[in-house]
Amino acid sequence: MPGKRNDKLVYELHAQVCSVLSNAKRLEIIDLLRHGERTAGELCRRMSLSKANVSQQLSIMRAKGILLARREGRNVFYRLSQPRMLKAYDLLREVLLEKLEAQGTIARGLRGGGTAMALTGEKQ
Amino acid sequence: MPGKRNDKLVYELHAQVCSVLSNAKRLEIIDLLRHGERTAGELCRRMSLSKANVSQQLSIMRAKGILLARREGRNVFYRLSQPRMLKAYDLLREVLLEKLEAQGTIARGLRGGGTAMALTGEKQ
DNA sequence: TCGACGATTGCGATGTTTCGCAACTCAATC
DNA sequence: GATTGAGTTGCGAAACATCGCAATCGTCGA
Repeated sequence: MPGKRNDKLVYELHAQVCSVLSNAKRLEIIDLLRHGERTAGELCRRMSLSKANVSQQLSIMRAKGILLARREGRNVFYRLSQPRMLKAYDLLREVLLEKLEAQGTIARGLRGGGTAMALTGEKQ
Repeated sequence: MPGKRNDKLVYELHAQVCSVLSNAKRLEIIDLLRHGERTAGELCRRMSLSKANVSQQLSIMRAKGILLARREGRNVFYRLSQPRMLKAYDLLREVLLEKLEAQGTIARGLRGGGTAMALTGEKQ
């Protein structure tokens, strides 16, 4: 039964989840948590980002229910609240890579040539 | 080989795709194109949105390579450029609905109660 | 209790997104 | 060629996101 009023709510919530995923740093965090917990500091070091910045990303993700946190001494361990979401993550990435492959973007991107952005079909 | 420089580029492109998906109207458009082409006007009518607004969303999606357009007379038909992406779309939605189910959000949302936003784990 | 370390928070500057409105293009019909 | 119907574009205001900096919290060890 399409067109239910309730649908709009679900689209809205779905969009909110996607908006968490619409940032490269947060995607990298998800990737780093793929196989289990990590502390905030560990994420900072692996991503070469400031504590503050990583902490901000983490708090956004926790607020949207994508991550769970657990304190142990001075460290805070983060983990994915729904590891099943990785399947969607990987699938989307696969589709993306397929398109890039078809367009030869990766090759160009690697050579430090154009911005490679345009090749995804983007305009600026 | 993790941590390659190239990874950052892929995270960035992945994030750009997700940013297209991070809007309820655009998600609804994708859903409406699930089974094939539709004209811009048809999308307007089904979504009860202005032409201008729908056209803006469509142009964003086309620019990012998610949609393809085809003119026929006065009408412009849109379709998904990679229907396979629906799998990722559906999977993410499934995971979302699972969480909502576990939290009883849908029931509350339907009754027009709280904003239901908080129930996704969101803060404001 | 103090210092140090891991992590979080508040704030402000800067950039990006959203959306209505009005103006416009493009193709068909009269 | 004027009109109409389908779509698109440009612009500006409001809302939102990003990120560095400095201040702060929480826990541990000396």
